[in-house]
Amino acid sequence: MKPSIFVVEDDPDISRLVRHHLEGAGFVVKVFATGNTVVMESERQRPTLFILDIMVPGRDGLELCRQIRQTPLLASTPVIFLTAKSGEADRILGLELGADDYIPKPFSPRELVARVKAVLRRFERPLSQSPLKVGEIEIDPSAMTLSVRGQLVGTTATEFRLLDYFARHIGRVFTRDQLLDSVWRDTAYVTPRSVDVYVRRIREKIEPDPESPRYLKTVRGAGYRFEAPK
Amino acid sequence: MKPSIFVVEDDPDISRLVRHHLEGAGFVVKVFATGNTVVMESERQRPTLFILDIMVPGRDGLELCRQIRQTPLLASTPVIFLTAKSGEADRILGLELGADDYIPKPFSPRELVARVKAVLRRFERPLSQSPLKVGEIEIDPSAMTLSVRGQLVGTTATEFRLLDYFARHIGRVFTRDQLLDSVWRDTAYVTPRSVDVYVRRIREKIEPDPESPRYLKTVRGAGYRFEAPK
DNA sequence: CTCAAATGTTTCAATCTGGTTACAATCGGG
DNA sequence: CCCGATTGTAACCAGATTGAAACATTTGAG
Repeated sequence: MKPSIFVVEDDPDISRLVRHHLEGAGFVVKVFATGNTVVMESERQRPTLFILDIMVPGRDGLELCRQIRQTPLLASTPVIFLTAKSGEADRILGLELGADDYIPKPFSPRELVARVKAVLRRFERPLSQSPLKVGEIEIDPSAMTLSVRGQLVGTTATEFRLLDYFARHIGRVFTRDQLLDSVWRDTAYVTPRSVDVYVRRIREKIEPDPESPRYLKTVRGAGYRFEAPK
Repeated sequence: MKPSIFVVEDDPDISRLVRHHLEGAGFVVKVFATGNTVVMESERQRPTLFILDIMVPGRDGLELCRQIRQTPLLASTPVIFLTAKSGEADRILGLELGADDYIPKPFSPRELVARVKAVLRRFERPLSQSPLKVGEIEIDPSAMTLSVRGQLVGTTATEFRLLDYFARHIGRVFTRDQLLDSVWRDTAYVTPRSVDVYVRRIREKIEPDPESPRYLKTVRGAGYRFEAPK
């Protein structure tokens, strides 16, 4: 799932610029020219991050930020300010607002993207880190390694994420769509049947006999389930 | 063990801001509104770093710094000042006080975190850091020398830091962004792909055959991992 | 037993990612 | 101030990965 960014900015030149570069970096961008409907929309759509111009008509950016912070659903969403004069920075900082960064105008596209990414990285729930052992399978996320019966086995990034997800939810059945939601980065145009292909690839790597799987079982009509063999 | 930071700052708006962002960056933060109990507490808890507002009631920040410097247990703990006027900077840094950096208000969260990290990096016992041997590679940080198969090999500063970082975290996968965060000096906006270039330069120096690396492995879709060859 | 639905398997084009090189900008010593 | 070293970027290329499609096989309801 691509991160989505809500941008509140009245100057169309700037918002166009911001949108263009953030989209180029793989984000989904939604621009609001005024602050009026932002909070309402946000509660429904839950953006990953806000970028607010300090001065926007309809509602002051600072006020908007405060409102975001006071809305339970949005309180923990990171906020980045766009500021024109550095003098304004005082106000931001003086006013406790809990913005996570600010970007002074004018800014370079690269700086914009880098800062957004940096803030998101801070907020990203870190991936599972502890190594995991199931049967004869060992998964070490921090090294991104997989051992099967003592042998190191290479995996692609997607294979690894999917296997790790399964192994951390032993015994639970997941539909293909659930797996796409939780494991795939950008689910937009992925067919559920692609999961089948990855299940096959994983089975080839972990199952002694891929034809009769002992770990990654098919649950006909539902999806797949990962089991610890007896 | 997370580094712990003692912040002496009477303005609650600012101290909240500082705490929030430093905690977000993975530090343990303790805030003091006055300088009165700081030294005593510090002798027991041994913070990794101090951040002092120049003007704090109860005890002047400068005075506090001087006291820290004269306390044997704390003398080598880095100190960063928060200053309002940039004019004060010279005095703090240059003269008697032995502060290690200052952050002029207003500051951006990013700058705050970047400076703290930079100072900590400088203080990471650069001298006592032990030489390191991995396979046929020997790294001596105190001399900044690299030997490969008994031969001294020249490196640039950045190459050396990156290699050293890898060699001290054997087996772990690092994304390009993580490497930029931990190894690069100024938190400027460097393209993640620059890491690739340095990896190549390091490989040329340490790998018998840079085409099929035995130490510095690529982890497709994730980043790089340094291994001790078997 | 039959058949439709579900899943397995293989293939392959498009896309993505990393490798590599060349080079411009910057730094630092003399 | 100049020059070589270092740093970081851009551009291009090769190869790996991804995911859809096509076809095969299995399952189980009736």
